[in-house]
Amino acid sequence: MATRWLTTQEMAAWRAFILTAGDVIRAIERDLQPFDLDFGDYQLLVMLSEAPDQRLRMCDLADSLRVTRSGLTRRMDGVLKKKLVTRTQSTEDGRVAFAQISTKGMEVLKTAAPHHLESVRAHVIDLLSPAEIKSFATAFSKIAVKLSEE
Amino acid sequence: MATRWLTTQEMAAWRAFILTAGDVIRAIERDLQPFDLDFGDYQLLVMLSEAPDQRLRMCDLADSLRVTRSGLTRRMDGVLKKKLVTRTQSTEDGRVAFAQISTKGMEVLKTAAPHHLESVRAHVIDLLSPAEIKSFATAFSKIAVKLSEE
DNA sequence: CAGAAATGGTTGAGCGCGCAATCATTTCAT
DNA sequence: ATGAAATGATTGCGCGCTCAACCATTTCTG
Repeated sequence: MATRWLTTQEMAAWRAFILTAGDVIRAIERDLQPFDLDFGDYQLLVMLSEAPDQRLRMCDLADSLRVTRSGLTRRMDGVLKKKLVTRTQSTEDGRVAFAQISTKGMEVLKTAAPHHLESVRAHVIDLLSPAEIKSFATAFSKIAVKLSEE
Repeated sequence: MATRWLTTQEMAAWRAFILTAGDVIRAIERDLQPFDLDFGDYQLLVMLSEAPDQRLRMCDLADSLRVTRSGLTRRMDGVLKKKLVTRTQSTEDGRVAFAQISTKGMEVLKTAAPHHLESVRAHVIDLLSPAEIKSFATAFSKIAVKLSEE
């Protein structure tokens, strides 16, 4: 099998991605620090805040956060201790537990969100042209579709 | 301060990025598993293989791998145990240690590289048009430049 | 040249996560 | 209806990483 090397342009794109993607997340996370949230906490709160009844089954939440069930159990420990979420057992199905965002969680999220969005703008969105943003979105969508097919 | 919310398009781009970026890395990493390398190991070997004399100072290597000096010390423990790299003290500056890729390390890298590149193609590059790749590269370059200014 | 500051590297503690094992509950098959 | 399989969640263990503290060495400063 002849190796299909990457062209200069392709390699530039790939390397820029792998080097910078982590840097961006770290920068965004640093800006969340004043609110005593890390990126995982913030994502968790967003997911719950947008869910019906502001709650989700643990397994569904785990999937959308891209962590294992066990990973979510431990992350929940943290946000539970901060009283940002509550944990309730389902009455219909004895196996499932719900994670629900608390009043305090909603308040923290509402406080943090504007700063977080400003941070996302400053580090990413405002640096790109509309065309680049569109291209950015479609590129990752294509990648996501492919991954979901496997 | 009025919050500058993200537009639908901007939000789509941002969310696609944060959800998919991790998925891609995990998929790539899974494809490296047969070679007993994780993504960090592979990156480390690539950096060393491209360096003059196939070696770098620990601190420079840490910077380019986006880990702390302490993180690199521990990662080196792993690749040292696998005999993929060697560790030598500088004669000119008693503080610095060099990480150098070994013959075995070069062999492992040469074996893994074609499969890894094929994996990168399959999950990312081959899914995008040349224009999207170019846009991808410039977008992350802009982001990287901004980050480096801070 | 001597003391202070900077630089390079390692170590201990702690954290977040995945994996494998485990347990409880529900659903399926016959 | 009952045993088997599937599903949901948690726990123990290990790994990789950061942070803070630390030591060694070099460089700067007066």
